[in-house]
Amino acid sequence: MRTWLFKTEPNDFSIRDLRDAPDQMTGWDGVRNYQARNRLRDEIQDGDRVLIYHSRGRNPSIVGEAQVVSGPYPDPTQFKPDHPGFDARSSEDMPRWFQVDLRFVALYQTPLSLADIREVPEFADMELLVHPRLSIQHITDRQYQQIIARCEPELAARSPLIPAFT
DNA sequence: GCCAACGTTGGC
DNA sequence: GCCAACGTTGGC
Repeated sequence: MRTWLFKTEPNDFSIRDLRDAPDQMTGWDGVRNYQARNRLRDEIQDGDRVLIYHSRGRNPSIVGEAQVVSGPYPDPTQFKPDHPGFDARSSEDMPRWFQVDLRFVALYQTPLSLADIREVPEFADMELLVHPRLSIQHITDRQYQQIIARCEPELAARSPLIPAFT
């Protein structure tokens, strides 16, 4: 299982929206960037862990956790002419944009802000700092451990290797 | 394939 | 809301 970080603008869709959604699940639609698309389509697997990052807020932060609960499939909004995600170059047999389904796992006790991330030397090579525009980012196991140690200290103390919500 | 113009992102 | 950085488009 790998860990990813998905960015979202909380005004548009927040982790609380995911928590409150039917079955606490949502299709992660709207990704319109090729590098992010390739990861959704080719790398991300059912069961992978996803950290939710709120961008553009008062205090941009990693705020919680979700789980991938599907394989990749075509983003249906690309086919809807009235939808902002519509893409006339896509067709049902040649879809251009893909998504996965996420299920809510947890709101972190202590969100980890971008400002804090910048101050930790071990986070210097995080994609969030190196490629800040990429909306689907990979998180290494080591980075995850350090994130969870800050966001969920009790959980991390209980299971120091790869802490997991169960 | 270059690159200027344009659109979008996202921290501040 | 500003604006710098980045990604995409499309004429040539």
